Amino acid sequence: MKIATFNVNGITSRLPRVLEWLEESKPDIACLQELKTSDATFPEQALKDAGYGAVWHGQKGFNGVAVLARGAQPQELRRGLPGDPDDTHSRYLEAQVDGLVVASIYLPNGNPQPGPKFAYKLAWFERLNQHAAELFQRSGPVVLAGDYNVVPTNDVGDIYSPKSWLNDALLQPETRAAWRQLLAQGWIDAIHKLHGAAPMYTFWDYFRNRWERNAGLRIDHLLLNAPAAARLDSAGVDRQVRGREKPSDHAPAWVMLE
DNA sequence: ATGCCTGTCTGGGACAGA
Repeated sequence: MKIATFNVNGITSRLPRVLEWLEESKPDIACLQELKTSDATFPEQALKDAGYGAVWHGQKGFNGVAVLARGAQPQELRRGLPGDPDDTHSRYLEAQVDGLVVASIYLPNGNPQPGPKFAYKLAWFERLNQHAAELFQRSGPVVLAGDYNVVPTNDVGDIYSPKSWLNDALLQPETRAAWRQLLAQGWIDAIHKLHGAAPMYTFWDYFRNRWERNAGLRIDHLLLNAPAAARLDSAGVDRQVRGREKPSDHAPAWVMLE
């Protein structure tokens, strides 16, 4: 079973890229982030025609997350994280597909820091960790997939060079501490587990020729609980998607479970 | 040193993204 995550940066303008990626990569489950469209304008029919059932939590203009399932209808378990009824951002959607629980996560970027956006990022992260602690205990496989907006370390496997990013919210000690606290619950960072120190970037900024220079960041992650990790077969990044016409600034990342 | 691009909503320029 192949599970993927892809920050599409606008599902409306990205739909041709998403459809061709689904056709070639054939994930059984695909978690999408940054739909940038409302619930009413989500391209449900086009995805259905491509063979995918979907649940989604849209938002006009920005944010928005979805879970797609090939030849199946995902069963929604939760939309939005618990812990803050005033949080209006569409950033979390949890669903069940064939006994597997999957969450599509779009963690706040947090820039500029310090400031209210960075405080929101850390508060949201804490809510995620609280909820993830419960999810980790489930007896069946769980995959937390998405754009975490965290560069885990300054190693070349995670970032081409930290120099120009040291003040960025993605590299801050508080951000990384929250990430380590999440992993300390027992979650396995699948890409890191199978690829170690090799560069496995998932994001390249649109400007400064960052794609052409492979000046990327590893910020899209798939975390596995113990039952899912026991089935981990392979993992990767569909880099070629980033090099196409009118691409997202992210590439899809995926895991294969036995 | 810097949103330098891109998408969205809108209707030209602001906001958000990382």
